[in-house]
Amino acid sequence: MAGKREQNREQNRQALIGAVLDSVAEKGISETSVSEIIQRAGLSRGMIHLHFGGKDNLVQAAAHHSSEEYYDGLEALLQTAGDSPQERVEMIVRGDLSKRVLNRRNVSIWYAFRGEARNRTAIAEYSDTRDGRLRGMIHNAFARIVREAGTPDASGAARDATHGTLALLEGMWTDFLLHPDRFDREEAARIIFRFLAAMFPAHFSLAGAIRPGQEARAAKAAP
Amino acid sequence: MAGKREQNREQNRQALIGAVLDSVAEKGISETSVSEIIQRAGLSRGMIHLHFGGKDNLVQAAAHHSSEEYYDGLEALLQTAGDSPQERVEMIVRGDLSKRVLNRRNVSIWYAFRGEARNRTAIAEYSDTRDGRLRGMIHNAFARIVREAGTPDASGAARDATHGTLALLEGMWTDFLLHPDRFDREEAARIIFRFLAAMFPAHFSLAGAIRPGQEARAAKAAP
DNA sequence: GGATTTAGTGGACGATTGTCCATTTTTAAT
DNA sequence: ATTAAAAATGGACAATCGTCCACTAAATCC
Repeated sequence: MAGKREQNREQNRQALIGAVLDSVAEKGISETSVSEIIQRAGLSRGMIHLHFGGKDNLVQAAAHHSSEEYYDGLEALLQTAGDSPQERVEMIVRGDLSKRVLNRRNVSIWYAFRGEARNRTAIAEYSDTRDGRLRGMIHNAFARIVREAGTPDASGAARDATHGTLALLEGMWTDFLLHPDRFDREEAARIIFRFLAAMFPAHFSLAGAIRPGQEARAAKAAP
Repeated sequence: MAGKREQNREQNRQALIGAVLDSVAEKGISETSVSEIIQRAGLSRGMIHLHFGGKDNLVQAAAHHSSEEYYDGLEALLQTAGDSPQERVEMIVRGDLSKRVLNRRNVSIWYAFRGEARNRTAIAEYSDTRDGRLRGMIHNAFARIVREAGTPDASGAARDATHGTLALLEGMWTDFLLHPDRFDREEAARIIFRFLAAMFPAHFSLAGAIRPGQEARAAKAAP
């Protein structure tokens, strides 16, 4: 037991963070006021100052929480992926496009914070951290693919593949933001794998990653 | 002459719109208040209500103006492009990544509005319109490429290419938003052309569009 | 169970928000 | 030069913002 004291304390902190994220998702940052937050959390006005020292710090904590949540979800998915780098890339791509990660709530929150990131240093940092960790995971996988293939153009291809994959995922998120109803997850994944198949025909096809041992056939199969 | 009356009137309207965009670019939407706007424009408090009927309408007009400006710039570039669809695509890609279009100011403004788009219908519309017109221009070009190539899989390839190109451009903009200093326009263009070369090897290479008459050689040159 | 400590409350506060209008200034028409 | 019309001003206004603190409620300790 952590003691009812501290238990409640933490519970209320989380309630405040959750209320901020709900409000940002539904009403946007500019309409997320202290009154709005405490009403959603069902707590009293003073709690924000008590637990976070002010509204700005609370919003920052909410951005941090959202960022962590995204990465944790993605990393959990990665645990279930196979060992081969192409399988890991596929898992990241499909995970980033999955309902659990790419949904109206998350997209609203993410773009709302992004819009303010340029002027709020602290928030920009979390936005950057999330992207940085994702970039690291993807780059590792491509670096392994390039290394195992033994081609000389090592660093360039892996970097381009990382850059392109991230850009495509970003673009798909924007697509979802603007048209959540007509967004097609399968189509989005197919387009990304088309790009990857072009760069690593022995490792990817239009359908996704090629498991080790299928290289020869798959390289031809790609149209 | 439009009469000094109306001339001043229009001049002040533009000053207000410009002040909003400057403020949004520098301070963000949440800090763009009426006081901030009129101070930048050097006009009196009442002007906003007089010319636009309220702050919301002014912000909306500013979003509209920014959207038009972007598209006009891109269309002007298109006038100077060659007739072949691959040259038009190259011009759009290079134009969208050019300093005139992709710079700190425009990116700040664009993402600030995007962040609020979900909750401000009118702004979302302009965001959508801009993307829609761009989508149309790109799709037209790819549709021509597919048609001229005479492959049967017509609609699918053109749609995928359009979708992928737009997503990549979007991703590059986000890249610039987060890291304006270390952004490399050439690298961004190269990655997009890598994608296009994969889809249309007879029409694109890593360096960009292939002019008509070079098809045979270029298709092999791609590594 | 009384004392002590900490969590939680909610209203007061000054600052700032956007709107609106009575007034002044400027341009155009006579 | 005088009048009519429109543009522009800037302060008054209520509403809302976020902060803070005197206070109450509740959990922990002895």
